Amino acid sequence: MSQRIKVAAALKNGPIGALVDVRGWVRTRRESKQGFAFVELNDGSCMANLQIVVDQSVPGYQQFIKQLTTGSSIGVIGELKASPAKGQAVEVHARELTVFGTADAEKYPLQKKGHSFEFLREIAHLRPRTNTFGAMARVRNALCVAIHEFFQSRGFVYVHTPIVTTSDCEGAGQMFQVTTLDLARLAQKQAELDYTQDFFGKRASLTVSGQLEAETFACAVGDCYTFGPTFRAENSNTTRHLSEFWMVEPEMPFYDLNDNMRLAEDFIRSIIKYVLDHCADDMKFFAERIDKTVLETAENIVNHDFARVSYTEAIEILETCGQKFEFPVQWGTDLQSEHERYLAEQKFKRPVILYDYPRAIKSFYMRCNEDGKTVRAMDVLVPRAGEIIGGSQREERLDVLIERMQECGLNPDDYWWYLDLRRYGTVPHAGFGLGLERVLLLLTGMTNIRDVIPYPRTPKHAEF
RNA sequence: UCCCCGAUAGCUCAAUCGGUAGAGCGAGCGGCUGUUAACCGCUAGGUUCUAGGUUCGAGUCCUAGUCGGGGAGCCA
Repeated sequence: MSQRIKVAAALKNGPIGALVDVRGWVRTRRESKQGFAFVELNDGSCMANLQIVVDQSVPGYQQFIKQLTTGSSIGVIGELKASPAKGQAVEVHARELTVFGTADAEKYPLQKKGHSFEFLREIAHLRPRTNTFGAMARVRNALCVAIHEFFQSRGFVYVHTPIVTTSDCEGAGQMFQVTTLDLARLAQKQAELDYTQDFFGKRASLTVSGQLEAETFACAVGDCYTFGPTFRAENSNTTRHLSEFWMVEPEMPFYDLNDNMRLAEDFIRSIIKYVLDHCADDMKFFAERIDKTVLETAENIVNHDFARVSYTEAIEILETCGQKFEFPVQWGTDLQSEHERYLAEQKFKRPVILYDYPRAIKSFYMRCNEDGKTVRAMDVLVPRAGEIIGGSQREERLDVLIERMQECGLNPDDYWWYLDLRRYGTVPHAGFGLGLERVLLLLTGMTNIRDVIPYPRTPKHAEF
């Protein structure tokens, strides 16, 4: 009787001498005219391939051996043995081999060679079969597990905030509209859109943040977090932006900004450590093939405190550092990419938390400081990926919040339910948003955010 | 959306001053080998992104467009 096992299991502590059943896709075949062949089998369970030794005595050898091209799928039943040659500890000596599906070597796009990421993006349905994207899938998975473990172990409640929203006013950028109206027909008629006839009876969009809804749960069940897809219809064409990305948003009652910063720091450190501990082979691959510094960077984050400076202090540092910037440094304006990069990559060489930003450049819901000029906002900046966290202590005072809404040109009536949190049992609270893909940039050393998500959505791109 | 760069074989790229289109890898075939990004030989493979223009002659120069990459802004 054969035992079906994954390649990862076979390589790790496979039962030497046992008859195993392994299935997957052929990476390469090295054929000998002497009547045997070596086949590298990969099933995605780990980075490494399992070497299959196929002798011509295996039934059907002459028929199947030429079909074992890169990309073909096979099942092998054979004995797991210690390998006599260098390069692998174990190998499988085939007794039976089944070809599930062939892959025409002249047409199959993935070759036995390196491909550019630009090319692989055009065949995103096949790129998970490559080393880089297989590793990415496993690291991304581990990171998501780490996120849940972190919060669950601290008693946070996982809350599903809505994807579709009718609060047209979340304020965090352009939104994708959701409609069942027949736009093509309405365009011909050139009629005014009547949203009362639309599916939800009013204008609806995809969420740009689950924060406001998360706050309602934080003010009920306590510490909680949302983790899901987020949509921004900005016309951003950069290596750091996606139209559809995944965001983690914890929200905690009775937290002030310092508690928030401490949690953010523990959180990042913890999830990175988890990936280092659980994806050693994949991380080693990124270190060897993508960016030599990734392990160093990750360990540096795990082992050192983040720098913390107020916005005002950061401005002083930038003004006096002697570095020449393309854009001027000035109190009251947002920091430019080059400024943030200087702070994280040159000045501190580790993650930096900036806090207490000018109120004029931040959102209405951030708590106003007593100085009247700043709000209790924070951004976590890291080398390479830039801003991976944005958060704040929330304004819990009803009158101040209403005033701020008006200052920001928003109509408080639209936020009646959000304001109710301040009307009934208001509490100080805080939270932040973490961009999952930006953590992956930081972790893996990949430089384009389109290569850390399975199917990237960016302006003009929603293939597959 | 703005700025810069690019598009040549399946992939990655080369082609001098404007003068008959090349390599490596991949693929096929053969050789060799307990091989392992194997190695050696041979073969096939091209509307040089599209449409105009300049020229005796355009991969190369000009104009427009399409697509791609990088940077900026917006942010996570």
